[in-house]
Amino acid sequence: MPELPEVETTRRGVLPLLGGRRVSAVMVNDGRLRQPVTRDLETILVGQRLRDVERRAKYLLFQFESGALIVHLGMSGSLRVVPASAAKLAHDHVEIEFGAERVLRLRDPRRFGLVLWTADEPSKHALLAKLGPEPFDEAFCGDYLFDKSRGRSLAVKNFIMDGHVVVGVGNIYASEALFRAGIHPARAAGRVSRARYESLATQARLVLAAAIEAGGTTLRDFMRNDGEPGYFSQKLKVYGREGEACESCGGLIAMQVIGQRSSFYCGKCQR
DNA sequence: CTTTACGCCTGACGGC
DNA sequence: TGCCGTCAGGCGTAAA
Repeated sequence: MPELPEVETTRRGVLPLLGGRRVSAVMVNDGRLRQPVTRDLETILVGQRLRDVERRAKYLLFQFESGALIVHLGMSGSLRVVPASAAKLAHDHVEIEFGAERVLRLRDPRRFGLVLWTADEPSKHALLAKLGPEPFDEAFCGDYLFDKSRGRSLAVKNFIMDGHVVVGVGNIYASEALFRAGIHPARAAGRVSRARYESLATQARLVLAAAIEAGGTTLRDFMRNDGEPGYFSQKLKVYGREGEACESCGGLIAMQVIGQRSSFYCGKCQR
């Protein structure tokens, strides 16, 4: 599922293909996403030039001349750029054509994604206005996490997955960052030391950066019509590895459901 | 205020 | 082989 690295990889994949081009056609094949796709999207977009593609949290912001298209990939969404002649895949719900050779197609089998138009500054949109800092923002640091977590009893894993605390740390990378920082995922957020939060912030940034780096090698896949574009197999140390040996101590990796989410960790290395 | 539960949706997978 | 139940998961919202 798209986590922040996949979304950023998507941004980097589509921007050079579509940036500066004008929309020639829009097709909404199925507008029933998490929220209904903005009505009259075709009327709004056709003729407009795409100025930039930005990212805030896991939202992609397609900046046009008179506003922005906010796109979220949800659980199963993916974007690719193909010629109009390319066969449509099942669940290609929205298509934005920038000339016949470059059609942006949103595929989303589970339809948890989002396609919304805003004429205003996207950061003012209700979905984005209250989000915490980006993990690569200097505001995201050990002191920030320490101060923000005082008095909080929820598990540290749920704490760092809260978009009001920091954005873009989903279930996979929360497990990975906590393993690298040696912090048990179920530990109360308010009982993690300042120094360990410093390590957590650093490790979160490192693992996300490595995943984005890995994604860079698959950018060409955005032009393919088969398979999942722009995604990549990231070397994960604990996620999905229940029962396997911890690469650090050789102990067994455990799985525990924390806050309704599967969490993977090494009980020896993480306290 | 914090915390928890749930719904949205469909493909994959295990059990029978 | 095929049917069916369960699970996965980001994120907003309602409820406790």
